[in-house]
Amino acid sequence: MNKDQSSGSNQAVLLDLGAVIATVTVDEPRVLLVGPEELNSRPRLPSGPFDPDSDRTMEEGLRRWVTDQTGLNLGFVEQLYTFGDRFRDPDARAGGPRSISVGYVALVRQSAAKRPAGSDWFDWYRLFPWEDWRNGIPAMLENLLQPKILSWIDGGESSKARKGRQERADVAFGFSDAGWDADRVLERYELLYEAGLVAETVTDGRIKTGFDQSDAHTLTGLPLHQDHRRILATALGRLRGKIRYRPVIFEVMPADFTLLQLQRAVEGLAGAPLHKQNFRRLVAAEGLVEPTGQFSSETGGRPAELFRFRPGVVRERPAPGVRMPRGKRTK
Amino acid sequence: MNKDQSSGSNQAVLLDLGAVIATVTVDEPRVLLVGPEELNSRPRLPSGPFDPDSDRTMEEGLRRWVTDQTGLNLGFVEQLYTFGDRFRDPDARAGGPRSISVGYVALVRQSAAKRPAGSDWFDWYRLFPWEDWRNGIPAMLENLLQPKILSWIDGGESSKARKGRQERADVAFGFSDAGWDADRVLERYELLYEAGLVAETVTDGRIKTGFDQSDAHTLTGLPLHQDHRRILATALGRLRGKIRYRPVIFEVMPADFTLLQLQRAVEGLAGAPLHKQNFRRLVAAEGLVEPTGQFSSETGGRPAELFRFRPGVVRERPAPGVRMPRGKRTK
DNA sequence: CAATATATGCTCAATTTAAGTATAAGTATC
DNA sequence: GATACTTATACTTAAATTGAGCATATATTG
Repeated sequence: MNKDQSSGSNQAVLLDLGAVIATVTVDEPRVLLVGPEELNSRPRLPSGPFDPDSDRTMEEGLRRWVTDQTGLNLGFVEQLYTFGDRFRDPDARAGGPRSISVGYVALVRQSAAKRPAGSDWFDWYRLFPWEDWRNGIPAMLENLLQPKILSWIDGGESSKARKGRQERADVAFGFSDAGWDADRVLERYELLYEAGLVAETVTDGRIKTGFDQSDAHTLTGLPLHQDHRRILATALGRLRGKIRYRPVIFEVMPADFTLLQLQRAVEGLAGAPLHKQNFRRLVAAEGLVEPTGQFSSETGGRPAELFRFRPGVVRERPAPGVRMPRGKRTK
Repeated sequence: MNKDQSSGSNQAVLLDLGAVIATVTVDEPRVLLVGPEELNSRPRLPSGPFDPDSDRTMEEGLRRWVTDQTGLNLGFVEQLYTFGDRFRDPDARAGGPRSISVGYVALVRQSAAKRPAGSDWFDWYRLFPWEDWRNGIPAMLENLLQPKILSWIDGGESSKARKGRQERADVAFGFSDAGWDADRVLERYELLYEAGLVAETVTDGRIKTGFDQSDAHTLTGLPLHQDHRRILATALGRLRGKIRYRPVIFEVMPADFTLLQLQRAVEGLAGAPLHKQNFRRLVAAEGLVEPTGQFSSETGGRPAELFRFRPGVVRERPAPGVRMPRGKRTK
């Protein structure tokens, strides 16, 4: 067995740091993308170099270039995944050093979310229309995607292959008893990719299945550069899981907020509707927030009390977060 | 903002793939380490090169060298974290390309867990004695560690620093109301590292606080090469979280097993005791297992029925795993 | 003032969880 | 082969949590 560092066969690779920078503004979850510079090019995730000489850690490096380039001040930052598949970049498959990207998710406060030059905030569900269940099952999922997924299943070569596809689709899209699991964002995107139902599939030169490239955007969301939508899917799944047991949602909230604002932010990321009275009971019982004594009358009805995050909760609860029902097929 | 690939300032780094290969044999969770070759050297995680030319994906690369070098056939494999801090390798801090390690966790079945040449299976809790709560709070935590942590808190420079340390310790070690959260393995290790309470601290040339290096092993567990114990802490935390909502525990079980064997495996990884009757009710109710009709009489008492994993559960439950009480300070 | 909007307090049944009691079916010991 | 001991498994019960809805409070709008 090798001694790791002494193994001589390591090859140098190029490493960059990619950032999924997310926030929630007025009910809508958003993500920062570098707008397409030319016609025919696609939006991409912001990314920067990792400079081993000046950056002590990768996270520091990330924070440095994000601040330099966007002026944003990142709050919560978490490493997501390291992407190194050969087919990440369809145009540069052969030769040259492999490009590896260490992906991070970061959250910024909605108030701080100005618009850096060259980039823009995109609604998350413009990229993943099938993930937005806040008003019940998305029409595009029921009418467009589901039939296409079914015919993808039927298109399996052998009966065994079809069974495998069926099971994957059942789990990912909750066609079976398990119902919709909001966290399985990546599984769903990967299935759509393999089924040829997102525009990226065709670009990557894979077999094209049951999909008309021409109006891809309107059908299955905005395609991004290379594998960036895949990275975003990873990030969304991670965030959705995380709000359930860590108080990360407060990273996107202003200092004071009403409970409905908080609920809308959670619903935005979770992609699911929540029962209002229970939600308020829950955040109160969990001790996540405390009243400020101030009231906001911008709500249109009875003024809502303003609350603030109560940091002490992390010392009181083992896993403080917003409990919500999992996998309920509300419809 | 940069176009990622076109940014010219990326520097080449050396990338290797590290593997935390875990299993559970007869109640004890174990991890595969490459034994110390020389006196004074420490056990290390197995790792191998990433060869961009022959490996399509990093996971494939990992599986390849693990099979080549150990003969083990990995089941569950999941990317863990990418470690790239400058101080990973205390002996090579200046100059030369940065060494980056993409860490993976893998599980192998206990039956397949033979002992590859040059490496050996180590009890997980030999490395993390404070993590084993299966018989209540570990004596070493209560008698040795806790007092030292308290004096580390008191040793803070300012009152603000002390308060910060207090809070960190409260959360990580459950001194406050929240109680012990089995998942926070990394937070605990990092605190011990910073407090100078593990042998690695001294090696890394940091300030040594309240710790006698000479008998480090017996006091705070077996130290490993470089930051490898830190990587293991990350892995253990991840596995503990994962068994709760994904049926990964079956990756270490033989095809047929008794419910007590299953319980022991879960307890081993979780580091916590479970209520026997509730455990069986739970795995049954969740549909995780099905009876084989066979019985085992090796149990010493009434023969236990053998069960097997029921894969169908993933289609029926949104998050099939072993539910267990979180953060109960059993004592 | 009526209509309407949001905020917030409270109830209630269903479900889940935690913990314990009781019983079954073997092995070991004398 | 009676007795003690071990493990397996079924069942009971109280407490806590969850899901859903009803009722009331306090604002704005016309």
